[in-house]
Amino acid sequence: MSTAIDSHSTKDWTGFAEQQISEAGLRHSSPRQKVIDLLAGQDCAVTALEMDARLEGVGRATVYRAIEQLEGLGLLQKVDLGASAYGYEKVDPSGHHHHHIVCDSCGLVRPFEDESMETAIHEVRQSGFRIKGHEVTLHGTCQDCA
Amino acid sequence: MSTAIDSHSTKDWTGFAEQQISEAGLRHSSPRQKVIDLLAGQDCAVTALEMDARLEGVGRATVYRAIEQLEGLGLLQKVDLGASAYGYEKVDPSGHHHHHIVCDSCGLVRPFEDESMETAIHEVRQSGFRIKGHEVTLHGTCQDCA
DNA sequence: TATCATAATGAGAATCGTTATCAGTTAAGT
DNA sequence: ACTTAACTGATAACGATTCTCATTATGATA
Ligand SMILES: [Mn+2]
Ligand SMILES: [Mn+2]
Ligand SMILES: [Zn+2]
Ligand SMILES: [Zn+2]
Repeated sequence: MSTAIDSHSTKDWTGFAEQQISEAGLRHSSPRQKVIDLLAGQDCAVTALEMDARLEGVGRATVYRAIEQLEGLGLLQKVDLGASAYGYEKVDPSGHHHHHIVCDSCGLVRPFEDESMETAIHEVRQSGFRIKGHEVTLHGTCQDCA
Repeated sequence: MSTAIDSHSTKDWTGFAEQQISEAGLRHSSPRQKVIDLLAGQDCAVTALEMDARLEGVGRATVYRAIEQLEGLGLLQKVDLGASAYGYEKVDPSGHHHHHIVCDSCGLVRPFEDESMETAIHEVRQSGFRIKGHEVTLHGTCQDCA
């Protein structure tokens, strides 16, 4: 079942991304498409350098540029995993998302979801601020490191 | 009143930090003490390079080393403010803490607290993980940027 | 107080992730 | 086909962090 959901959501995101790219006046290009395809097939955060390494024939600058553009269009989310580099993961147009729990001892990252936590966060108000999103990271120790 | 609370908590943290440093088998030194004092007088995150700039006669390497040690002793917390460098802020031994809301357009950072959000987060369970802490960042637009 | 082991230091080199340059290429509207 | 501007990869530049190393300072011990 996870397969069906993933491939569905992946297809949606890819199409949505291509559409947004086009509407933003950007052109279609093979290198950037490769970046999009890589991100579409990933369910959690990937590093810019990881993308560069995996994408044969795509310049590093192009990877960073694509990330910048996709992030600017709200299609990509930057996540801090405590490591030396940021990770990037696609933002589902449906608004559905997850957060991360990381093992401070080995660096293992695992995505998680919690409905009542989401509710509590959505109820937070801050005067003088229009809240548009949030980021949560749980820290702890994984089974292997315990 | 904010003054009284701050100076009290600041004093507590400084003393606690010095004690922990000592118990860890580390020696007392003037440069590291300056780092501790700077952090004690700060209620929200400061950058390593900011500390270095403000501390006359303290080498940059020493600042980074002090941060590493204090963080290792659980006296300091690294926070991601979306900028190019991490910020560091003292961790109150009482467990009392705050989180941050940042304006994605101008970078303004404001600390906030929310009790029911804290409760919801503390109720989160993840199998195979012993959760020891959490980090929350709210994103949005501040009044000036709206 | 003199000795000693070693923690701690600052200057600077090295590394890492990211951003800026730039000359050449390519997509797409006319 | 022509034209314009987006797009590209190689590579230089950059800021933040870590590493190296020769020297100094701390604090326990004799
Ligand atoms: Mn959420
Ligand atoms: Mn909290
Ligand atoms: Zn994720
Ligand atoms: Zn803060």
